[in-house]
Amino acid sequence: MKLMILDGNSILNRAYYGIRPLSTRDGLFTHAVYGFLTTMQRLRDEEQPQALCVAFDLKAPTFRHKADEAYKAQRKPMPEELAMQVPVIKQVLAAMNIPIYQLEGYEADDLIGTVSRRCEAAGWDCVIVTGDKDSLQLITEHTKVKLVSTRMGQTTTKDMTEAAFREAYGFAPAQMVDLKALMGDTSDNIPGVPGVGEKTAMALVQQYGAIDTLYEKLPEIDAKPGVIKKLQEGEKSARQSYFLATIVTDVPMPFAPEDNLLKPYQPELYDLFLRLEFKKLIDLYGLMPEGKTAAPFEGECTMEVVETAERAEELLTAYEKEERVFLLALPTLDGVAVDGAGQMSLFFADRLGAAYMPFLKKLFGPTVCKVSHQVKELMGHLLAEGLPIENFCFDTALAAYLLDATQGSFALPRLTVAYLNFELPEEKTFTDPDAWNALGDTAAAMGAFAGYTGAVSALYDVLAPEIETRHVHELFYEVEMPLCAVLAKMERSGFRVDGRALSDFGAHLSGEMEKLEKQIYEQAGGPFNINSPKQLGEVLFERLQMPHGKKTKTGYSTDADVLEKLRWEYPVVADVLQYRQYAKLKSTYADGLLKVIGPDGRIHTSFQMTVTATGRLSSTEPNLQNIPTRTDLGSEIRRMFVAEPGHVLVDADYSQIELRLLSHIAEDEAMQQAFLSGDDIHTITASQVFHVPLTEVTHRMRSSAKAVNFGIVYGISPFSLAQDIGVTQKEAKAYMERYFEKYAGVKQYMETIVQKAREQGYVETLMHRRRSLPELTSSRFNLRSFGERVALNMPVQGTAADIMKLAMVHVDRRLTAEHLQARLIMQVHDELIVECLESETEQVEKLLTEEMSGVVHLKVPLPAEAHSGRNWLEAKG
DNA sequence: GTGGTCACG
DNA sequence: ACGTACGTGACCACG
Repeated sequence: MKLMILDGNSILNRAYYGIRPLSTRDGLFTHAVYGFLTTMQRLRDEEQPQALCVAFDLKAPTFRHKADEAYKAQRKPMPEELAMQVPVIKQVLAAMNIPIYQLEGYEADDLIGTVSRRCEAAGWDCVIVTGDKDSLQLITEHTKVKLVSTRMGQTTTKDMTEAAFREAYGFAPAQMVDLKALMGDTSDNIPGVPGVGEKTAMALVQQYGAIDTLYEKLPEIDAKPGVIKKLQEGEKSARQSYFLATIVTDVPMPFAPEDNLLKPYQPELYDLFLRLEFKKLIDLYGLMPEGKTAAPFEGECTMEVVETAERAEELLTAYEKEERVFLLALPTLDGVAVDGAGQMSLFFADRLGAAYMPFLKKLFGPTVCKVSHQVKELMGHLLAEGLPIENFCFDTALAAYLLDATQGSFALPRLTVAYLNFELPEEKTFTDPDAWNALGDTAAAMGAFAGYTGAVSALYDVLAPEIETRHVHELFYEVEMPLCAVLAKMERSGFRVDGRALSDFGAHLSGEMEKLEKQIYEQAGGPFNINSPKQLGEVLFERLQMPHGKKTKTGYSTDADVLEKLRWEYPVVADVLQYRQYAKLKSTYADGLLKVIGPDGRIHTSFQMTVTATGRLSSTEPNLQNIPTRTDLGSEIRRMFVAEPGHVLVDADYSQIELRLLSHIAEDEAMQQAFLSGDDIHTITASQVFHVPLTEVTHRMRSSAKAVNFGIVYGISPFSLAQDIGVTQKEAKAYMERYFEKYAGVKQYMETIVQKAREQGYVETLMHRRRSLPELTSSRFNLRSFGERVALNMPVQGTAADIMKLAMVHVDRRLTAEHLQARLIMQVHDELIVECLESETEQVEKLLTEEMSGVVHLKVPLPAEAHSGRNWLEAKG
């Protein structure tokens, strides 16, 4: 029989520092608990013990910080975010029926020592799990220690058996105590013998074993006279240390190994995990809600599969009278579930036959007000079938995103767990096409389909009031919801691409790459994979002995920053940089884009509305928001994005929208004045920072000022600014100080916004889009600093996103109102692209700049500039 | 699946 | 002593 005992504080502590912070929606940090549970699960799988328990230090007023291994002198107090997780893990263990041992006046080590000895006495094997090497003294024939260590986020364990210990230390486990008695341990306040360190102590214990023996033979032992003297003087301390280092193995406590046999979990565990949002663990442990396995609304309403055109008509009429209905459609659009008119109704193409499409046409027309989930995606499917996309009044995914953008996933099952405390079946139960044919479980598919639709309705009840109380009504109903249709149309339109030119460009790149490859191999003294950072690092920094700069977790850094510094001294590096540029252009753009040109000769990106933490859109499959522009060669790619014959592209972008917003939000009058003057902002900044007249600002000065302007928005440090513009850190610091003298409002803002964020726990945009910032309370410097920079940046970047989204809605409306054939086809954060007839060019340019700059009224102008051309490069102006 | 790199605003 | 700018997505190598 085998019992495993965990050092609770030690494992929790390691999980806390080893895993990136996670927190629930209501701000409870959970990563240590999560890490503890996954570690425990792994160890159980590995060891297969019949019994399991956990020991805790009872008061545990202090914790050893990771870094204390090097600086053992002080113990840091337990950070708040860890302290709050201690009661939680105990609650979880209780629900798992895993016994906890803790006793006033004893450390976990002592309890573990006692448990291991009692196990041995009962003829059991014992496995101790801890990160603390102190426990190694407990190793015997029947007790082994699994040492847990976390390196670079990866938790590894090392099995220390009696043999492994001897191998590593060269003496018996019990003599760990003798070792400690000599060398001491500052983290445990064990003095040891002053002047005797690890090396000396190891040698002495290896040779003489116990300190008793050592002191018996002291005068004639084989050691330097100095060491002997220190040992003589330190004998008292050594004896005392021996006592201190000895783990107690006879704590008076009730314990029998068989009390710790594994038992089934309590039903509460499910609720507990729900509250902690441990979805994965729920699946892993196969947990089910107590007494129920399905959504609570089931059974409250009747479900009907609509079979006739008449019945469909009847329901439609009823839907028109409803304030709103809740619906989901299968991705194929072959079926729709509607929660409305007091029941759940399912409509299928193969049941309704010819009546199905007319039904959809009415359902998705203006007379029925619809609530759904991921409305933009549904609209895409509807547009593909030529169906209307009108009167969608609420999207549950979008609403949840608006309330907390940092959630990660806004899939329905995730939201029901977070907001409603219930679990939905797997989505594929009804979205997998096989679910509906003879291969699938049709009844389960219907249940899941209805369940998901019911979830939309239940979520609406929770989310809609929140939208009001959080004051994001306008942002939601006037911006995000109308934007769904705009984006769905843009995705469907796509962007015409000259495939021929793209493929020629790719071929040209291939040729250049081959030449460079040859040259590089010659200079490197042999072929290797230039695309592998690992191999490249070895070649440059080992074989060719170049001085290496930064290091990454896995080896030498070979990024452009590092290589740029070497390029003049080592020609091969210049070739590598060139090769990298070509390789990027070829794989990501030339080849990558060719693969996704549709049969219509156009590329259809997807815009993601619920991804970024700031409110921006993102673009995927392919990403059209990162098409090259900064280099001449790269911007050739833009030449291949073209208008239809007879059409042109009109490209309009905001000028310095973020900096203008900063001046508005920070209420910095000097900066506002700069924008009101209409002169170039970077030149003005340079003139003010460098104390020279506008006319004497050099190119260099302007470009440094520009870097500061940008950096400020990101919460820059002098270090990074120095890196960026190539001056010393001291100079960079001086620039920033002068900048803050001139723009005192900005400085003030940077301080107050962080302060406010700390108090509120979040920051927000002008339209009240919010980002919560649990990072600000972290005890970790890095994480906290990150939070502070985000607090500065998000209101600026996020407000720019709000403004652009509103502008898009207005532009789209006006294009329709003015009966233009023009259509929006692309957005790149501060830039919009419209494709229109040549004859419409002027009207569209005017419309775009008017709508974009007129969408809000700030204390500074918000100009937009438009240009047109046959391709994207030309249209950029 | 993760990390390194690099494309954009 | 620490680590060093915000927000994204795609591709490649490698375990």
